[in-house]
Amino acid sequence: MFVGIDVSASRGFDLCVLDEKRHVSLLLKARDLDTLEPILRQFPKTTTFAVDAPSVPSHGLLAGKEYRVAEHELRKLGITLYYTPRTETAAPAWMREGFALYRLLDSMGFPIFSGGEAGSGLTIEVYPHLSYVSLTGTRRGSSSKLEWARAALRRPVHGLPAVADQDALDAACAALTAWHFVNGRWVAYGDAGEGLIVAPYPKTELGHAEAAGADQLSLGFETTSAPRAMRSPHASTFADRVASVVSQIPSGRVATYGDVARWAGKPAGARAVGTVLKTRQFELPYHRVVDATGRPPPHPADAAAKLRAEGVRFDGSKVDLSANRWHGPR
DNA sequence: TCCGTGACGCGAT
DNA sequence: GATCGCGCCACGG
Repeated sequence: MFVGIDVSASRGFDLCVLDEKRHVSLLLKARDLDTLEPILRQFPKTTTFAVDAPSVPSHGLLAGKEYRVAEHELRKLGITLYYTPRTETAAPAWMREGFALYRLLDSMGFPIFSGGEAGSGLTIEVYPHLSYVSLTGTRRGSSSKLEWARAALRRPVHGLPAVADQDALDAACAALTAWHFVNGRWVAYGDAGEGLIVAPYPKTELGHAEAAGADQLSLGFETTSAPRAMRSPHASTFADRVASVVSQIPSGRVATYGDVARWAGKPAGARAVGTVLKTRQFELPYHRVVDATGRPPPHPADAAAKLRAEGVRFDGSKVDLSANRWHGPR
């Protein structure tokens, strides 16, 4: 059996089970890990799990970089993805949930795959966006992500409900990647000691690369051979993730530019957060983003007054960070 | 492209 | 504390 699990920031876990013939035999959502655990315990020892979340914090193997080798390799291939920090405490809430899930699976006898012999009874880390690219051999193009994912799974996965949402599709994609892994049709990116990201081997007969030619991609191990850069025009951008994070800061709480940068996946991008907030005109509670010393932002002009009205405590002209700091997206 | 800019963070002074 | 220098990274000319 092949179990894919999608870990989402705010929507809990999505789980999809595929049988040997890649037919969906179970598709469900679980609010939290406590809800998920009894379900996980029912799977036989030969089950293979695939989790859409980083398996371990970065080991800092890249000089001057925080994130992992796997993430670096994929970015060189034009695949944008999250940045995993060096420590678990610096990670956003959804990543911490993911780490806890890997630990739980390990304690149940499904250790993380870290190179060597592929096979059942393991847990692999996957990244559905990468798997979709591998499966189709194309970048997303102009269709929505939902349509792109649905199209990529149509042939290889049987019995997927038409109403399946993005999280469910990603869980199914993860399970399908586990199937590829066990059946010898896979590649892995990253450093074996620091966490490998597994994807279906590109251009298999399951892939059915529809759009041959211009959009054809080469995704292999040869990351030094400078493969053609591929940029998805509608991928989740840093600016979008910043907007998402800032929109979630509750009234009466504040976050620093650095906090927002971390939770948007770029721990060193604090300054860029300022650039984004200045440049892009989102409907956002800008006044709740303060600098690392607690100084309210220059815009809106009445930021401090707004914060006081929300009950935020001040120490002189600066926010008392220890009393009012928000601790990240659920 | 490349390069200057800035609603940042951090360690040094 | 305040300020400075430097690294960081998205934007825009």
